[in-house]
Formats: sequence, C-alpha cells, structure tokens
Amino acid sequence: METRIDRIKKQLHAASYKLTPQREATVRILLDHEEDHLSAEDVYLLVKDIAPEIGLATVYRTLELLTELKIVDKINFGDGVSRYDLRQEGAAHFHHHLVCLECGAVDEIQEDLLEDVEAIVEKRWNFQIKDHRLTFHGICWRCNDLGAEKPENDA
Amino acid sequence: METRIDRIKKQLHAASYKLTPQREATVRILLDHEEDHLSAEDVYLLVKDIAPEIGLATVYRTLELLTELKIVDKINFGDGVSRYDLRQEGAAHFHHHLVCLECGAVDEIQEDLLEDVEAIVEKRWNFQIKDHRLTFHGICWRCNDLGAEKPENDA
DNA sequence: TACTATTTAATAATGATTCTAAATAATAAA
DNA sequence: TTTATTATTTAGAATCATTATTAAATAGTA
Repeated sequence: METRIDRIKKQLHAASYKLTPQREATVRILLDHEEDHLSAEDVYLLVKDIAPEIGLATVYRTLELLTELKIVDKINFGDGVSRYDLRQEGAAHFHHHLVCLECGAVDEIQEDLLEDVEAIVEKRWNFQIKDHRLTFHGICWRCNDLGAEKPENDA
Repeated sequence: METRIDRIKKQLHAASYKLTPQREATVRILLDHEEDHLSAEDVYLLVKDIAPEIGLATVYRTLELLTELKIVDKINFGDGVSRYDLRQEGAAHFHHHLVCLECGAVDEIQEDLLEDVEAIVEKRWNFQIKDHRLTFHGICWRCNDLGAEKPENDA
C-alpha cells in the first residue's frame, strides 16, 4: 500500500506536480476506499478526519488533477453527483460497472470483455478508441435470487 | 414523422398522461434534432421558438416524464450537463456513443454489439441486465485521417 | 355548471461545482 | 541569505444545472 502512494507521487512529479500533504491525504482516502464510489463530498468528509484543515475546493481540484493524470476516473451514474474511482494500476482502460436498480449497489467488473467490440468499432466506424465507459443497469445477485451467493467475479 | 408523434401520444395516454401543447412542442423539437444530443437548456431555447410561453421547468418536467416512459434517454458525457436522446423506436436497449476527444463530436452506434458480453455478464456475475450505457472516447473519423470519408455505420 | 385532477408558469430554493482573492509555501535567482 | 517568482491552499462567494413550491390555468367529467 505504501509503494502505491510512492508510485502516484512519481506520476505527479513526472507531470511536474507535487504530492502536497492535502493531496496525499486525499489519495490515502481513495486507497482506503477502493471498493466504494465516493463523491467529492464523500471524499471531503473522510479527508477531514485525517487532515481537518483541508477545504472542499482543494478536494475538487485534487480529484480533477488525478483524473487528468488517469490515476482516478470520474464517473456519473445519473444521480447528479460525480464519483471518483481509483484506476487499477496498469489498466489501460476503465473498468465496467453494474448498477443495481433495486438496491443501488455498484459492483465492478475488472475484465475488459470489450476487445471484440472495440475491434469492430475501430474498423467499421474508423474511430480510434482511447477509453470507454460501460455500465449495466439491472438487478444484482443480491436482489436477484435471495440466498444466492456472491458470484466469483474473478473468473 | 407525424405518425411518430401519434405513437408517442398513445404511449403517454397508456400511462395516463396527456400530450399537452407544451409537451407536443418539446417532442417536436426532439424529433427535429434526432441527430443532436441536446441539453435541457438547448431544448428550452429551441422550444421557445415554437411555443414562446413555455417555461424551463416545464421542459425539465417533460424530459423527465419522457425519460420515465423510455421515450428518451438521459445521458451524461462528463460535462456537467444531462443530455436527452430520443430512443430508436422499438429499441430495447440504449444505443452507444462515440465521443471525439478532438472535436467533441458525438456519433451514434445503433447496433447492439453487446449480446455476447451481456450473456457473459448475466451468467458470470448473476446480474439481470435491464439496460446499458456504452460510450467510447477517442478520435473520430473526421479528425483521424483528414480527407477520410464517413464510414458506413449502417452496416 | 360544478367538481376534481392535471398541468403549467414563475420563481424560489437547493446542491454540486467552480471561481476569486488573500494567504502561504515552495523554488529559483541574485 | 535575501528577494522575486510561481504554485498551492483556504474560505467563502458566485455560478450553474436542476428541483421544489405555489398559485393559476386547463382539461375531463359528473
């Protein structure tokens, strides 16, 4: 976990930004909540616990910076809020999401699954794909058949 | 084009809503700009030309209603604005988008392309898919190789 | 006509995000 | 070191999209 921060620090430096205490605190929160999909406000409230002097605007600026550097991804699930999601290290593409219409849970799919589709799109639409966003809306395994187990999404 | 409005009228009635003059004007604008991806504000400004008394809140309410009835889809490309996109008649799923990072153009893909992926997701993640959102970010055919022709995205 | 429900316009309110100005810290130059 | 320059931060104001409110208008119906 510690090395992860170091690597992010390097990424910042490579783009001639610094890992200020506020930025570090923000990154730490993101690392500690990798599973979640936090809004800027969420992050702000959590960061305040470890760095009480920080301002909301700084959190926004930091998240924007991290988004620019592709360290986090900014997503929007249709409620009025942007959420920020740490990108898997070394991942070329953004991972996918499963949004449950019933309980609101957001699960992640780390596999790409889109290779074939992207090949078609690149060729047929003559479109050079840089990144993608894929979200499925539906009923999750928890709400689907009660008593079901968590599927092995690491297959 | 006229029958299209009639069918939408029926859909409203089926859900016990009426096609008021304001709603009709709004739908007409959407039909006249099917290619575009208008924000609520955009729609408002256009509707005002044919129905000057309409209010912005009414446009919002109408778009929300149409979204509920799956007549339009509400999308968000990351700028702070929601955009509204008329759903292809009879389409079970929302169509995909190609957003050009260079010129900002938004093109549509009407084909599904996701059958295989969805089959995998449904099975492996035990997730009952109701709808999807797929957007590719990259460089469009216009910006890609200058002088290129528009690809036949109707293949 | 009278009653009821729906829809509307206008505007206020809200909530997320961005901007601004002043303060502070870091860095580079002399 | 001292000074100048630049980046970064904070706090709060401002902005922008969206939603809620309220009273009036409209339509549908008994």
